[in-house]
Amino acid sequence: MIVAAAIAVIDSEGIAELSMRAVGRILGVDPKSLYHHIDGKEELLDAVAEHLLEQMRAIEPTRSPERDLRSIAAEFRRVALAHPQAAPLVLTRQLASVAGLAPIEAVLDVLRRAGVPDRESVHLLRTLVAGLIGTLLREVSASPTFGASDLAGIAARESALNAARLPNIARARRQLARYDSDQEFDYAVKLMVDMVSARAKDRT
Amino acid sequence: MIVAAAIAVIDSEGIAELSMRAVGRILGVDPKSLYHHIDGKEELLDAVAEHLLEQMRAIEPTRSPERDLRSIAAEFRRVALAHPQAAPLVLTRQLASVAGLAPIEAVLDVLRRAGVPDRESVHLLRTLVAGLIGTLLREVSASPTFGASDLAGIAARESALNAARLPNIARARRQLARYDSDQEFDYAVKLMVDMVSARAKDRT
DNA sequence: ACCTGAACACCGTTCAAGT
DNA sequence: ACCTGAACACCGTTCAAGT
Repeated sequence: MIVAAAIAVIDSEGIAELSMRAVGRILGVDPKSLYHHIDGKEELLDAVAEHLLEQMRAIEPTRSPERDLRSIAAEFRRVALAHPQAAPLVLTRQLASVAGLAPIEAVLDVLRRAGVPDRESVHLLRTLVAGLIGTLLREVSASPTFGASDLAGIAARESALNAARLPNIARARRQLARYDSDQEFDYAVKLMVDMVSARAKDRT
Repeated sequence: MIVAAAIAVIDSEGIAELSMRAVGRILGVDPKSLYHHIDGKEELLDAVAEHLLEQMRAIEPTRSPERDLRSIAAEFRRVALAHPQAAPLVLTRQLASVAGLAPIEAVLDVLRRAGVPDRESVHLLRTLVAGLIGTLLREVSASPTFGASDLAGIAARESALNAARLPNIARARRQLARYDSDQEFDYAVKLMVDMVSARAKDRT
């Protein structure tokens, strides 16, 4: 209830506008009453992140570890972007709960089936997760440094990049000025999954 | 001056305690006076991130693109962790300035020397940067999910992981419970750099 | 050009008193 | 068990009036 109200505030006003008072307003309740049900704002933010992560569905394992890892990545992205304004919460809050562990369990399962030893698999897992989080954080903050996706933005960005007078940036300005989220995500995931599976094969 | 005061506040009190009033207090000035020199709190946060990023030193290129990329990664980490409490700013703020572009220029330069075509190099750059940012964000938030580094923390974490009753997590609990920042960073960077350079060689 | 008192519209949170 | 008035110690920011 409180978590749902918090998500409603985030969806409509943005995460910066989330306050105990705003949540109380939505529920038609005195904000102080919330403290009878939740410990404070920090707890509320964790609860929101956890609730969103719980939406992750298990993937059905196939014969292909690469395909499975890509499916997990896609599902993680789906959940993280389901409420774009809340995504930084899902991506940066450190959760000790089972919800936070589910995707980790899923990746470890794929790696074990692929024959990666535990010690190696935790390192690979961490590298993969870091890459996913970095990629998704960039995606939700619509980073100017990493390129716009609308035409006017692309043009503006391109000339700004030229103005910096850095030769390699000038050379690559067309590519730097645009950012296609789906395409970039697929590229990064493919690269990282291939890297992980090359490692897995090394150890077999 | 204002930026230096803001960094002093962040270093001693943490980023959550940074306020216009706290900066004014350090400078012995009315917080409202700050608005004559800076546009507001958001601008101040950008200015702090930018000032910290400016500390990046150029690396001297060698014959080895792999070594150069690792040097750039190490330098980025040094700068990001120079003020650990300010790291999230450096890692998540989107900067349009030249300071933000310097590391990008450096990576592109290495990739160009290695013979990677522009279109490919921007994708590789983005994947690499995302992996670095994800890795460093985890490092500074001392993520419980990703393991502690002190002995008591490791033991506590290990039994918590066991309690989750997820078989693969239980199997890998020893590796999951500990997190050695230096080692994890080196592992992730080596993996990502090798992945990038394998791509580079494909295209030559 | 710079500073600031008064002021506005907010925050998170505690606690004693109420039902 | 739950709610809330009064209260505290904060925020960012504007603007008119001062030097």
